[in-house]
Amino acid sequence: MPELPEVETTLRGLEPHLDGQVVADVIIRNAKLRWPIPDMLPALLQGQTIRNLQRRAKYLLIAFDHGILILHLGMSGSLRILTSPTIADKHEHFDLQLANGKVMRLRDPRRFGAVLWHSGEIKSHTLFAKLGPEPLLDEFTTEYLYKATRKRRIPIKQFIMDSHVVVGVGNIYANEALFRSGIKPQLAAGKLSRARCDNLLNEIRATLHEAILQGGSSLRDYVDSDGKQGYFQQHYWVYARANEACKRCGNPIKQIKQSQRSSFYCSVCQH
DNA sequence: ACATCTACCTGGAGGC
DNA sequence: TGCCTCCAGGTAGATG
Repeated sequence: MPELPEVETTLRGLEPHLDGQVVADVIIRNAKLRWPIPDMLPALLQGQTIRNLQRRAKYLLIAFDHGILILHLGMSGSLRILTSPTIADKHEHFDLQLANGKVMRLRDPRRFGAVLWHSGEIKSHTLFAKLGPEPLLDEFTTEYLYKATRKRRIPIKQFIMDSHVVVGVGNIYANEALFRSGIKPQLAAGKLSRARCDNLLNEIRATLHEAILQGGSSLRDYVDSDGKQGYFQQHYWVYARANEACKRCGNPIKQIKQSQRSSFYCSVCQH
């Protein structure tokens, strides 16, 4: 599933194909994603020039002179560039056709993703107004994390997955970063010392950075890929390893549910 | 203000 | 082979 590193990798793969290009047309085959794809999108984008691509949280932002195309990959979304006409399969819901003949195509079997339009500053969009800091930027500091955790009783795993606290930390990397910092997922956020907040912040960053590096090397080509290569698999310390031996101490990895989501941890290495 | 729950969706795995 | 059930999960919005 696309977490922040996959979105970042997708952005870097798409950018050289899209930046500065002119939109010829927009094709909406199925508007029923998380929210309906705006039906005025073709009229809004025909003839418009792509000014830049950015990522905020797990959203991809494609900027035009008069507004921003917002894309989210949800659980199962992927984007690729086609250089020749290709029949869309049943899960390929949206195309951005360029004047140079290339096409950016969105595939999203589970349709948790989104394609939206916003005219104006991205910060003024309701989805973006209350987002927390980017985990890979300097705005995400130990001091911020420490203060934010004070008096919070929510388990730390759920806390770091809250996009109002910090964006882009999904289930996989929350589990991994907590293992790497030696913090068990059930621990109340407010119980973390300043030193442990510092450690956690650094491990969130390192985990995401490493995944981006790995993604960059494993997903090098966005052009005419078969779309089946999927997202890069990594070696995980704990994620999806229930009952397997901890790679650090050998103890079996535990699996629990926290607010309907699976958490994995080592009860020896994490406390 | 905070914590928890619900809803959305479909492919894939496992059981029979 | 086919049918059924369960699970995965991002995140806004509702509810307690």
